[in-house]
Amino acid sequence: MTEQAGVLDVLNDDQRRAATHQGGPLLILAGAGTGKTGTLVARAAWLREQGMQPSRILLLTFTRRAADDMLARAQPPDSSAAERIFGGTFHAVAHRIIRAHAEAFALPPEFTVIDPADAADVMDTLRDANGLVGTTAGRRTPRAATCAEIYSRCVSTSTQLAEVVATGYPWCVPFVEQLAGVFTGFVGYKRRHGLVDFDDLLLLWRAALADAAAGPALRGLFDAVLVDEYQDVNAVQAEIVRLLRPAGDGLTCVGDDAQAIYAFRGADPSHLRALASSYADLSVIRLSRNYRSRRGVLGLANVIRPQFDGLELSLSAERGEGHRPQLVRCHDEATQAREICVRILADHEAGLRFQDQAVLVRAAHHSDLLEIELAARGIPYVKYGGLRFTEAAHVKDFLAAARVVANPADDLAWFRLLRLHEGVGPVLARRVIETLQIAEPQPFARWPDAEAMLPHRQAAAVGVTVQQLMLAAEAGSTAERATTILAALHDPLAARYADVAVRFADLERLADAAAASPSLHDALVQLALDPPLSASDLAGKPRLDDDYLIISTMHSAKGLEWPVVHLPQLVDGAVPSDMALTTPAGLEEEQRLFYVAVTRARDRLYLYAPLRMHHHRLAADDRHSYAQLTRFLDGAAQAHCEVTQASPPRPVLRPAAPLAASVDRDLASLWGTG
DNA sequence: GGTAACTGGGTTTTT
DNA sequence: CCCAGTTACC
Repeated sequence: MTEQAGVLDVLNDDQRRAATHQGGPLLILAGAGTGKTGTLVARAAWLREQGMQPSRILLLTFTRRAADDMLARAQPPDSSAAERIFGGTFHAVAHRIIRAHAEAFALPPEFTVIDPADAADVMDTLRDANGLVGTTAGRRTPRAATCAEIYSRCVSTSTQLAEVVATGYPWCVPFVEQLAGVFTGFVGYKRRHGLVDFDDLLLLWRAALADAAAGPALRGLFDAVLVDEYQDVNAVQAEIVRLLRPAGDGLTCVGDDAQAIYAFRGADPSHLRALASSYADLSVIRLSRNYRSRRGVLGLANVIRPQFDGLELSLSAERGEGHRPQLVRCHDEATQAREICVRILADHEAGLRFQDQAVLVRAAHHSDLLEIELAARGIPYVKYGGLRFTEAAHVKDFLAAARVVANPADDLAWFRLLRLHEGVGPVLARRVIETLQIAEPQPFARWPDAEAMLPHRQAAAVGVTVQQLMLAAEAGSTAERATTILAALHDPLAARYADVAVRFADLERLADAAAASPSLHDALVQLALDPPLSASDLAGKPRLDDDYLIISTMHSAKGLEWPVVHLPQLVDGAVPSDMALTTPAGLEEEQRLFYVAVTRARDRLYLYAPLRMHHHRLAADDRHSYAQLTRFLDGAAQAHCEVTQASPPRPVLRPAAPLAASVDRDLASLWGTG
C-alpha cells in the first residue's frame, strides 16, 4: 500500500486529479513530455487500491513496447492471472479474445494471422482475374501493395471504396470496379482458408461486442478500460471502445490530438475530439507541465502545435531555460551531412554518449547520404524504422516454412516455400500445391504424386525440403521444430543468396526466439503482430558498452526522447513530404509530425534546411497550401531559432571564360575541325 | 511451356 | 530497393 501511495506522491496536481478521477468518462489531454505514462500507471494503481480486481482492468495501447512498459510498472512481475491487468495492443487483445472463442467466430482453433505483406500477396493472385493487368489502357494499374492499402483504408475508416479512391488515390479512379472485384475475392479467400488479417482482428472483436448475446458477456469482463494514445484510433477501434463502455463509466482515454500522425493507417484525431459529444459527462484534464524539454525547445514547439477549439493546450517548461533551437541553412545535402557529423562529434567530445543523440528523418531514405558520412568518420549508428526484419527475403522464407509446418493448408506459405527452389516458378509451384491437395488432411502424404510430376532436378531439391519439414511437423518441442525447419532451408537458401552465412545467423536467432514460445503457432502470431525491427532486437538488449547514434523515422520516434535531436531535410517535398499533400488533411498531419519530432529533444535541437534539389510535380492548389505551411514553419523558425548559414563544401569557382567550351575547342583542333 | 536473368522506372510513414 | 516487362535459355 505504501508503494502505491508512492506512485501518487510523485505526481503533480493535474496528474493526481487524473489518476484519482471518480465517476464518469475521463479524457486526459496530455501534451508531449507531460508524464502521461506515469499518470496512466498511477491511475491503474489507484483503481486497484479502490478494490478493483486487476484482471478486470483492460489496458489498450498501440505498440507492444508501450503495453509491456506500462504493465511492468503497474503490477508485480510474478503476479497470478487474477492479479494481472489485462493489457496489450488492440490487435493482440483482439487476438486473445478471438483465439479463446475461435469456434464462435467460425475459425479453426489454429487460424493464421496474416500480415499486410501476406495480404498483398493474396491480392496479387487476384489481380489478373479482375482485370488489373500490368498496364491497362496506357495507365499503370495499382500494385498489389497499393490494393492492400486501399482495402485497409476502406475498412479501418468505414468508408466507401469510391470515396477512399477519389480522395486518397485519385490515380486509381479508373480501376474502382476492378478493385471491388479483387476485394470481394480477397475476403472470400481469407474465409475459405481460415486466414485473419490485422483489420479482421478488430472487425471480429467489434462484431462480437455488438452482438446481442455475445456483447454483454464480453463487456462484462472489464470494469475499467484505459486507452493510451487515443488520437491514433481508427473508426473500428473507436467503436470497440464505445461498445466496451457504452455509458462511459470506467473509461479513461489518454491522448493528444496534436500528435496524431497515423492517418495513413486509418487513424483520425476527430475520434478523440468526438469524445465530448459521445459522452455528455466527459471530464477533460489537461497535462501541460512539460518535464522533458528546455524552454528554448518548447518555444518553437508551442508555435508549431496546432490548436483545436475546446482542446487548446500550451506546454510550460519545468526544466529551465536552455538553448534556443539552431536552424542551420545548408548549401546542399552533402553540406548538411557534414554539419550534422561535426555537431555530433563536438558533443561526443564534450562527454555526451552517441546514444544521447538522435537524427530523426521523415522517410527512411533521407539519411542515405548521412549514413555514408557517418561511416566515413567512424561514427557507429543504429537505424530504426524503414525496412523491418521480417520483411527481409530470407526471414520471409523461414516464416513460410514454419507456417507450412504449423498449418499445412496455408497455400500462401507453400507457394513461397516451393518457389525458393531453383527451377520452380509460379506455374510449377501452383501444380505442386494442387497435387498435394493441401486443404485436405495429411498433404505431406501425397508428396510422391507431386514428386512424380516435377522434372528430376526440381523433384530432388524440393523432396529434401519436404522430407525435413515432415520431420519438423512430427517433432516434439517447439525448439526441435524450429531447428529442423532451419535445417530444411539450408540448401535452398545457400543456392539462392550470396551471403548465406549472415542470413543464416539471423535465422538462428529467429529460431531461438521462436523456441521460447509454447507452440509454433504462438510464435508465428507473435512475430506477425509485433515484428522485430532487427535481428539484434530478437537477441535482447545490446551490450551496455556499445555506444551508437540513433537514426530513426519521426514516426518510430514517437514517445521517445533524447538530450540532443537533429532534424535534417527540412525542405519542401521532404518535410513536409510531397507524398502527403494530396489532401488538405495530409498537410495538417505533416505539421503534427513536425511537432512530434521537435518535442523529442530534451536539451538541444538542431534543424537543417538544405536547398531543395528536385521536386515532384504538384497541382497548383496543392502547391499553394504547401507554400503556406513552408512559410509558416519558416516564420516560426526565424522567431524561435538561432539561424546560421553553413558554408558550401568548397569555394565556388567563377571562371573568367567558359571552361567546357575551351576544352571542346582544344579537342576540335586535334582533328582539325576547329 | 516455363524459368531465370536483365533492364528501366518509381520509391512515406506502420499496428 | 521492388516490380513489370522483355529476352534468352532449358
